Amino acid sequence: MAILPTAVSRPVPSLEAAGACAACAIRELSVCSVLSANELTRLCTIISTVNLDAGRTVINEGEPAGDLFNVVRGSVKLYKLLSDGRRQVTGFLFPGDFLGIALNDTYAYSGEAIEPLQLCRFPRKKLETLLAELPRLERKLLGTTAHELAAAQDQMVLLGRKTAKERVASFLVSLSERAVKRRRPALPLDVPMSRTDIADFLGLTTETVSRTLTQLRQARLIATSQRNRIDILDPEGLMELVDGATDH
Amino acid sequence: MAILPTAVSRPVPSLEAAGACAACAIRELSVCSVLSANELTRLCTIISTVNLDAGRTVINEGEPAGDLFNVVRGSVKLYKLLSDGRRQVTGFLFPGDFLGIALNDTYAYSGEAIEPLQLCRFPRKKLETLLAELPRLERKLLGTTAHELAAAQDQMVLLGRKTAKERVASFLVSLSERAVKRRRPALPLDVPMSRTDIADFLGLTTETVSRTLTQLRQARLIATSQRNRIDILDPEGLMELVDGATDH
DNA sequence: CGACTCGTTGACTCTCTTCAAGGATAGTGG
DNA sequence: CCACTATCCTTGAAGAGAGTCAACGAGTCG
Repeated sequence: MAILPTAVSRPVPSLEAAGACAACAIRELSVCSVLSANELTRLCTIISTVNLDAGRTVINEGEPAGDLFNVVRGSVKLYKLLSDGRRQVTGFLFPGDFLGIALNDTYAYSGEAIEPLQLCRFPRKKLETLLAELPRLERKLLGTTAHELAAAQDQMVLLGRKTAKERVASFLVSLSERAVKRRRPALPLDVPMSRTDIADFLGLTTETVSRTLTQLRQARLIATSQRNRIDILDPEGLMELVDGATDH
Repeated sequence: MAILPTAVSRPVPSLEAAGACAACAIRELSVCSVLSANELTRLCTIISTVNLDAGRTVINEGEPAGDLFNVVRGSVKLYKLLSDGRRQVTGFLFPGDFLGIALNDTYAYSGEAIEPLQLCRFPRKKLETLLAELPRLERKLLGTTAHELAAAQDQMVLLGRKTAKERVASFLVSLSERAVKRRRPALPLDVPMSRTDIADFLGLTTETVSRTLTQLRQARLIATSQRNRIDILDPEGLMELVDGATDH
């Protein structure tokens, strides 16, 4: 955690006391993990659940930032557009990830469901009020934001200085690490996003992504058994392509 | 500001009461701007001033994050390295900017003085303690971090999707905007960093940066009167290159 | 003055893009 | 169950934008 890396002590929550939030499958992965049972109960009063089909927009760059969200199920791509349509995907979100922190009153980027999506919605005004009374949550948000910033800086290194092969390898390793953090099976790796999304995330074209995956397959580093699944056959070999200095 | 865009009310500081911090020339530009006179006095007890020559290292990626800093005078480049020496500059800091927020106990990137540098140093442990008692400061740090994150996302768009000409134009416009925010003369634009630094920031080579500046000069968009100075002759023309609507 | 660094320019190379086509996959409706 | 279609993915050939290698000029410092 950012300025305060020391662990934030959290009272053990008694599940019965916290309503729907107590049963939340991704609570321990989310910002809510720092809350006590009592605090969780309070937070629980302002939230609502949202379900979206794949391809639906969650938030839109430039529009008023009325809500913030926790991803409960599914995945989201975040992106920014240039006026001529060029797109840069700035990140992917998975269950437990937080969405919607805005600098001013408008969203700074767009978000779209990749798979069928379940979200936990926090009305911003209500969350702001509550935040003043939940310093642990505010501190956790600072940590989350600092974490996102660090990830963004790693991505700058990737976009500014890495080759296509290094970018694709970095992407696969990073997906794999996130799957582990979410306690999901790391193999076969779940790759819900399209080649276009991956290309727009890595600053490449779909063709280059496809060709590079073929290269990695021919080098026996990966295998593609089924659609949206990639097997990492040689994690160390892939890691070597990621190149040193970036830590995860 | 991030979750709480509404202005944070701040008692008018009485300059006499706050010691050295009260006379700080960049206080209003920095995170300290949210503090009352009393709070400023408290913060003042833990800080010290550091002076560094150009080229000296402020922080080093991977080393224990013992201190945080405010830039008082001069400028800093932040960067990350790949193991083979490739470098990505992730940002430049100017007076008022804050430096050193770390995810864990080590710095996530390196920082080096571009010009002779004056810093205000906060020992991290002491700042952490104080932070618990200064919620306004903590909230301000969240805002600062969210702002850096937004800048990082803009940079991702630049690195992933913009042409060399658009990158250089974006860089100049961004420098100009920051000069205005710091109440400094926007013309001629002060460009303290080397071509190598600019190239490593924009994901290009020094040669490409140089050639692109020549292009912009030949197009009468800019003029280079003296070293480390660039005149923007046609702000609108430059602006048009930033978002990629009409280029080439 | 000479050595050094930094910035500019030129010629050539190369990685990735662009343009084009074909193949795989999933969903739809008869 | 199988065409029919749309979309996604893959592969090939050609092209372009930026990189590499190299040389030179300008300013700086001992």
